[in-house]
Amino acid sequence: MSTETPTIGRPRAFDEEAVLDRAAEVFWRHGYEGASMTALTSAMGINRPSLYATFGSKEQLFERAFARYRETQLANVRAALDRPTAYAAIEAFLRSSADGLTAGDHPLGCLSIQGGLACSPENARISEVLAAGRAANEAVVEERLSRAAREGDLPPGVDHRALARFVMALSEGFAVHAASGTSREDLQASVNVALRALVPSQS
Amino acid sequence: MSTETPTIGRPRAFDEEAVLDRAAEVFWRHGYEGASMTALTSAMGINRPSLYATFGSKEQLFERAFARYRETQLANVRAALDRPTAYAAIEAFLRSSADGLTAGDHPLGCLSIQGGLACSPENARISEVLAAGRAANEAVVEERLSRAAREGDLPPGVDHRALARFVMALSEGFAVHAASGTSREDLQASVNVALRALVPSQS
DNA sequence: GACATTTTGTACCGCTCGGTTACGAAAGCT
DNA sequence: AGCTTTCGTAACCGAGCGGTACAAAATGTC
Repeated sequence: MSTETPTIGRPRAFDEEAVLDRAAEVFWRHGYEGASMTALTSAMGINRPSLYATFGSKEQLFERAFARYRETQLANVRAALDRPTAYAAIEAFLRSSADGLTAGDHPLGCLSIQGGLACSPENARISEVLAAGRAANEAVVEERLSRAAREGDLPPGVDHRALARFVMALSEGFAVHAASGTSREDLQASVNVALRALVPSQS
Repeated sequence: MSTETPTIGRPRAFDEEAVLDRAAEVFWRHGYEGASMTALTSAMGINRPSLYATFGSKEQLFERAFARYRETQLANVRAALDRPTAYAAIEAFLRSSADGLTAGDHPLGCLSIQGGLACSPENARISEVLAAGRAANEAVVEERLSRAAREGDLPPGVDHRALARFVMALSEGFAVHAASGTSREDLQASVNVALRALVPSQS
């Protein structure tokens, strides 16, 4: 592959990881199909032949960029869920979601959703890759809640799988909202509402 | 416009409303940019010149199709919210969402989201139209909850705007989930979880 | 029945885009 | 100097969108 660093020949004029992040931003903003090769190469600061020589194709470029995005996203999810109680874990997850979806250092919303929920039949694989990423996140949440269920750390009568799905769905809805301009504060206010579902007794 | 029925000349071989519904399904399944003119005309059962003569452009076709979709969607939302209490209204809204998003007579998920959250710069208007439709739905929910707040029909300390946003975000997340294959039963199980946020005292 | 009007089907054009390759120049190592 | 690799420019192909020309077909009107 192109991961090893060849010591011979003309060296690369760009950092592979850095241009992947630039590519991710373009996909994030315009979606897979809405991201033109011209926009991609322009944002990445490289020419088309360099892109094809390095990444192979638009689809492979997307997968590499998305994989990188997933790394940091997954790290954030795990960090948020690393709280002593289910309530604290869910709250941290939702609050960090709301913050991340409205951060200023990258496009609004979430690449897993902006990337392309619906695609032309030729690009159906893109939707599948994105859906798999979201499902993996949900699995991580569910695992945390499964532990909470074993520890008796969930309100009585709560199905932990349904709760994980609820939390993920809410986060996805926040992503949709954030992409259309809903503010961080407004999202956090809705987190407050959502957390009531986790309180066993009244507020 | 093309809405009046001319009594002279060769009559139309297709029903305008019917082909709009077919077009909506294609946009729903593949998104605006992923829907090729060939796929559209093929599904609509008409030829390209007929499409352009009747609807003007791909964008205008989408707006007409989306407007029709919105009509029935809005009617469903209003019908669901027409319940005596805020709790019953929200429950009906979420349950009918979960059902509608997984119905068998049309694509999975929701056109407002599948249509194109992110688009190329040329098609930015599409994303805006879709976002406006979602915002209109949220406004309807908020209006219902605003009434509930005036009637003292909400749990104490709940911001009705944040609650409306919470409900809409959850419904949007359900749409994302449904489009990637989550079953109706699984969505309804998460509705059960969400409704806990509306119960003032313990379960 | 002749005529005007409108739609239909087929074909075509211009343009852009995605995907890809060719080729010579440039930059490094041995 | 020679080898290797990358860079930048340029071009090519097929497909899609947008739009149109033209003749055939179908209807109402005179």
